[in-house]
Amino acid sequence: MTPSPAIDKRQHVVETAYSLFKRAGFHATGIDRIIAEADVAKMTMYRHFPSKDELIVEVLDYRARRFERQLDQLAQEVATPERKIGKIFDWHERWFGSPDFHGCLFAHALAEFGDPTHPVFQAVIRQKNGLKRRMQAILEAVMPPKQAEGAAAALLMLIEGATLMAQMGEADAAIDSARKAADAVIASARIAQ
Amino acid sequence: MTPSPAIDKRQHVVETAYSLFKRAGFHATGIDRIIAEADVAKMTMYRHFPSKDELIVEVLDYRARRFERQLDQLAQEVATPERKIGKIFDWHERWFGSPDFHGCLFAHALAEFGDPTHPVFQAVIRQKNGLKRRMQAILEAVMPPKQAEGAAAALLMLIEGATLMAQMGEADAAIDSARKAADAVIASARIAQ
DNA sequence: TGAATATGAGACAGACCTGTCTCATCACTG
DNA sequence: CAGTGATGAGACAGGTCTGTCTCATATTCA
Repeated sequence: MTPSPAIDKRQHVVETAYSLFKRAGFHATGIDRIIAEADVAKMTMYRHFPSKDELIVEVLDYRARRFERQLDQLAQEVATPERKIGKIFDWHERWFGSPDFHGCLFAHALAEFGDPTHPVFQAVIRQKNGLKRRMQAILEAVMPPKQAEGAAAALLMLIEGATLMAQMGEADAAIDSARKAADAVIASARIAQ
Repeated sequence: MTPSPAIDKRQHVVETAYSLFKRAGFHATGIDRIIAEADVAKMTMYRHFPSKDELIVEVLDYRARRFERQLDQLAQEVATPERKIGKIFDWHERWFGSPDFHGCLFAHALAEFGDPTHPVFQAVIRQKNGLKRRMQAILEAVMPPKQAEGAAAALLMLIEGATLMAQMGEADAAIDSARKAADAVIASARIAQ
């Protein structure tokens, strides 16, 4: 039915848009720039995505799927909840140190699309909930659901805050303090049951 | 020398721009929109601010000064470090619950101006450093500087993360978990000395 | 070969953007 | 009153934005 080149072009547009959105933001990145960088005709893009907003949602969902796949992979590699959470922090530490780290694309999307009813806003909610839910599931192995939920929320906040600090040029101090704080939070939640 | 009406107009533009930037973002808010809302001529604005970017910096610095004034006020009202930090969380709890809460303007600015050499980026750095420095100074009353710095970084991350969660509609859970995590972090840093 | 589909290239519309310029008007001060 | 500086109103330039449209050109499959 659908020829394979179509899928390739579509994905290529998504990935090109991702790297541009990441560097320059959403509003500041024009369609013309995206199609020029992707070396694709404007109509090719608009045939795959009805509007720029829907392209943005697709980019976010694509990155969220990729992130969750990596997260689930990491969780399988070690046994204890502490080490599973540690793996998540390891992942962020590598991310912060990568050459083209520009902060969290989802947080940036939230900054530019503040309307809660906007599809982009909701795509961000999905991603953050996905991360929180995964951490909560990990923690429920060693604490009651209520404590696990609170602790997962705290870990999520630490991660988001660390990502912000990392973007401000304090990557090393951020991940270090976040790790220590995460240990304290988990230990505290374990005792509180 | 300088007639008083000039200062009033200027400040009025800053405050109008603030409320628009907060709701719609920086790139999405045009000059025409700002001057229409402020009921001011375009030249009046451009006589006070050479460019939109400099207006943005002025808005951020204005809000940062206001925030730090409130912070210093709160710190004087109670005695112990724990209660001073608690006051900061109280402040954020009220903020999250205010009718036109739209997340952190500084974090949003970082999302839209990702270039570290950009004046807007640097204005954000100033504000976040100001908050962190204040919390660090508070904590140094009960722990060594090294521990205080790490704990202040963790508290800053919790606050930034909580602000993000609050914008996603989880204000109550966010402030609650952040408070518990902050207690755990401070207690842990106190023991570690 | 023929037909269907995907793509390329670019003109085009209509709106919006930042920033400049001119000229009239207002308010205050000496 | 005369003069000075701040402001209002809006035209204007030059650029960019999203999204639509047309027509020519592959590519693929029957």
